[in-house]
Amino acid sequence: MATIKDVAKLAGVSKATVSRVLNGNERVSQIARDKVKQTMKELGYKPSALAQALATNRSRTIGMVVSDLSGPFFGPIMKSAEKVIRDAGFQLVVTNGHGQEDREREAIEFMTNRPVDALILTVFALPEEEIVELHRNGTPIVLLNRRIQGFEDNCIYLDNKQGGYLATKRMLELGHDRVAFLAGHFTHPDSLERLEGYQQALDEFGIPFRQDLVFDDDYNEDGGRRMCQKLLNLKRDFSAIFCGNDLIAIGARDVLNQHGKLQSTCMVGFDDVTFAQYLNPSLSSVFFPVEQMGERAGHMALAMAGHKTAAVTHVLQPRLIERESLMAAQPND
Amino acid sequence: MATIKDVAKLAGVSKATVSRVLNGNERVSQIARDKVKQTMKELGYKPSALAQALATNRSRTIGMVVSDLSGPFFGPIMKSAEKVIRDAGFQLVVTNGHGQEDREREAIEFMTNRPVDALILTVFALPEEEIVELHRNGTPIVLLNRRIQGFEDNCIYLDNKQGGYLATKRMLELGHDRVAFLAGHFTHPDSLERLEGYQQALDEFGIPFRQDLVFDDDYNEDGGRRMCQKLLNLKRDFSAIFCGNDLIAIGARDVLNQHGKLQSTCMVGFDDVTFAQYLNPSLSSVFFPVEQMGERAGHMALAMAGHKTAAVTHVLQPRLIERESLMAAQPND
DNA sequence: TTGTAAGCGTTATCAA
DNA sequence: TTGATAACGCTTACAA
Repeated sequence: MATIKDVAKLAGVSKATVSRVLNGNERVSQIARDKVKQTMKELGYKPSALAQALATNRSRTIGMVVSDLSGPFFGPIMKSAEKVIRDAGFQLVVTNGHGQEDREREAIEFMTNRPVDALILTVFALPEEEIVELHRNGTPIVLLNRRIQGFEDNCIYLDNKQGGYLATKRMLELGHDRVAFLAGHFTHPDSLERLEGYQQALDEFGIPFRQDLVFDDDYNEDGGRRMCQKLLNLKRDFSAIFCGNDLIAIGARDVLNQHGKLQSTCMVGFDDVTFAQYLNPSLSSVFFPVEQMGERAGHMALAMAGHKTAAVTHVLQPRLIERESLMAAQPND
Repeated sequence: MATIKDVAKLAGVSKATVSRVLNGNERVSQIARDKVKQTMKELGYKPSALAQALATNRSRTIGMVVSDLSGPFFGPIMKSAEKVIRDAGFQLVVTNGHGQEDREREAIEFMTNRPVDALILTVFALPEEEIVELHRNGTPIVLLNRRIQGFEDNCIYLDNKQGGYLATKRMLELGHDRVAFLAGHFTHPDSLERLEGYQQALDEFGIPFRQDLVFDDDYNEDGGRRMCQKLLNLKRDFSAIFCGNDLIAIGARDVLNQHGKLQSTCMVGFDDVTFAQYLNPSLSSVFFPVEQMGERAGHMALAMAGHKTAAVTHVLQPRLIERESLMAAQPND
């Protein structure tokens, strides 16, 4: 690999001059500039990002910690974030936090040792103080899907309450007055906010909230299966189900199907992951603007890393995607 | 951030000594070692991976280029690769090649400037020579889903022919003698290999190959829709369909469903992406061991980066996952 | 406009 | 067993 030294020598100038033409414009004579550019080409010279980082104390790298490197939710977020980050000439480095406190901490440490110019975090387990402190210690942070008091400027999250509201309201409009809610664990703030939306819709329609129609469990298929099973076992009367996310919906459908109730139950999921539309009947869902979130996160991180970018919104708005699962069933089946 | 200098000064030793205890064991007195470790803790000292990389010319970083940062196929590959890489104390850096030649080239350049100690590539568009040359020029390469003559030691790929064979054979066994094949583009070697397997199965059952039952198009839902539509328009007689991947299968199902033929058509997809099991009827598919591929790739890359690891296999074996889509239909419907 | 030289935080060579 | 000191490839005062 050719170094700056080689270029300088061959071009007959000093390293400083080469460095100058490298870093866009400074005061370099046209002759020198041309000569240097020319020799750079000849040698196939590429500056070492490493050496630059060490010298400038900026790595042009943005770190990202997600709870699951695979899966339909984080993929699109990563993808869109990577796009804006790479377009800015920065590099995105992603690592998996697995949603566990110690893994998350380790992942972050791993990144800060590199180091990164900014960090995009989706961590649920890590205590708030650590996050805020990290930021104060000089690693700029963008926090996704989590809101910390007094740290709102660094957070990007969905209006979960609105999501819960939209879903529930639509089902009520369709005449379903007994809407169950199979939520993710209520230890998770998102779940509670979605519950608030659910309640708000009920209030508006003058329908009393019934604790016995609400369950919480894991945010995945098994959680959905368990909750739906409970719902059926308890012989609760219901004609519609609002699910905390699409995976829960899938598990619940499984159980409903076994009981021959899949077609007759109105259902809305949450997130609108790609495969929701491919299910049969297709699953209605609260659309989570994941691409938008990734994009915003990228811009925000770049801004913090000193790269100028547009202003960002911190609260994203969901919207309801209506599909077969919403329309097929009749309230009084 | 505390540097090695700070530690040295406070501990009353030289930088060299600190560096020695840092890099595991060398000849350092117990007293010095303890003292240094102690002060490291006090100062919360973390070595700069950057400076280490510059000095050693090894970054402890593995790069990875995928064709799609989101999507059900690459997610699990990345996830499992990241696990083994991180467990070895290395960092995985992923970027998106978008399956386009120029983007792929750019992505690779981006990584080699960092630099990385090895590169895991899933690139379909980039010419073979460039890949091989890159390797020769000192960036060790692991190539996924692609086999280059004389470069096999660096490649990890699925036995696609076997996959095609298994799927087709099973359908033939079930009595379907008119099996259509909706493939990905035949410019893609994988598609051709799967076709070979398809033909082999036909041969074994003494069933003549019929060109008019074979189509190729994009490896996605739209491709599947188009091909299935053609198949129906041409009034070909068929009772089973083998699809080049699960996305094609989904598109085809869509069309079949519109024609009331979904339940009566035997179908097998390829890849066995997560949602295949959630479709209704659930989709049979040729299982692609993605986790295994990611793992192997990680190990291989680490080995090339000088980190000792176990030997790896280069050819992965598929297996058939039988679900409802295979059993529901009768050959003579 | 250009060059010299110090510095970024490490490792590594060579003496001591 | 230790410590100077020169690298690694680049940036950036400061001087010329």
